[in-house]
Amino acid sequence: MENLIKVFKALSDSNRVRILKMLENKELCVCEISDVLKLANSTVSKHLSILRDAGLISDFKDGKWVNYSLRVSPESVYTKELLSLIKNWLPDNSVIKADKSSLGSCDRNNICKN
Amino acid sequence: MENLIKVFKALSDSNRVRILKMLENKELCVCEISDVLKLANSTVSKHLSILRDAGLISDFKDGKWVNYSLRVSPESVYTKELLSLIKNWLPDNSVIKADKSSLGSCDRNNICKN
DNA sequence: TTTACATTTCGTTAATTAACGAAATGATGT
DNA sequence: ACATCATTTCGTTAATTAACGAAATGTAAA
Repeated sequence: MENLIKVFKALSDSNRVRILKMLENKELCVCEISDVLKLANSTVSKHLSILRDAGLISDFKDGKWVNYSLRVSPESVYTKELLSLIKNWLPDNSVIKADKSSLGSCDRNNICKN
Repeated sequence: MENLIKVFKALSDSNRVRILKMLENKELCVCEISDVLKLANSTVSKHLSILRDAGLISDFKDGKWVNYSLRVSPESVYTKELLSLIKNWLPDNSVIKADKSSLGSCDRNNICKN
């Protein structure tokens, strides 16, 4: 139960849902997401840790970058089924569409200069 | 999007999930739920209004009672699909099972004397 | 029209949460 | 070793939320 609540809490913030929908396109690093959401890196990092603790995303290091992606084989039935529902939701939402198109035209090496 | 977040927020409280699981058995009034959850009536009433505003439950008057039930024909795809997922979840959870068995042996007319 | 009682609303309090900037951490390449 | 820069952690603040009791509301029966 505790686990299920943790997943729902992770999903009940619009910035975190935007992150999940962005990750449908491709894996992303913290500062790419910060750039699209217009949030401080530290804020995005916290959101990502909440999504990871809920089992919704994975992270792996690539040099100095940390790449985040949707969790491919979620261990819990909750995250597995919810991720697959969410993939079909909000297809026409204007914010989500704008986020995804922002991502199209962005080069990590230009965007991410602290 | 706003609507989806509202649904996830409604689901991200364990007392509200317990209420939804109780309602799988039968429709219930505020004080029956208060009795099982050991919460004040006003608190339960608030939880129910959050679930209703999210489109997850319906209420209808029956004399001095207000009966709450799972929403049979949810208008949004979110609530429709989520309710059907949740129905299959937590089948063996001890808290949920205890809640449901509490409900078995309770007569609204005895329990509900403010 | 009282009385009884289920429910909701209101006001308050304690706990949780999202946000930020600054400082700490970790890894790459000079 | 040092500089660079992505990321995380920390401390703080403002906003949200769950809980309660008390008061208000609404309905049914005496």
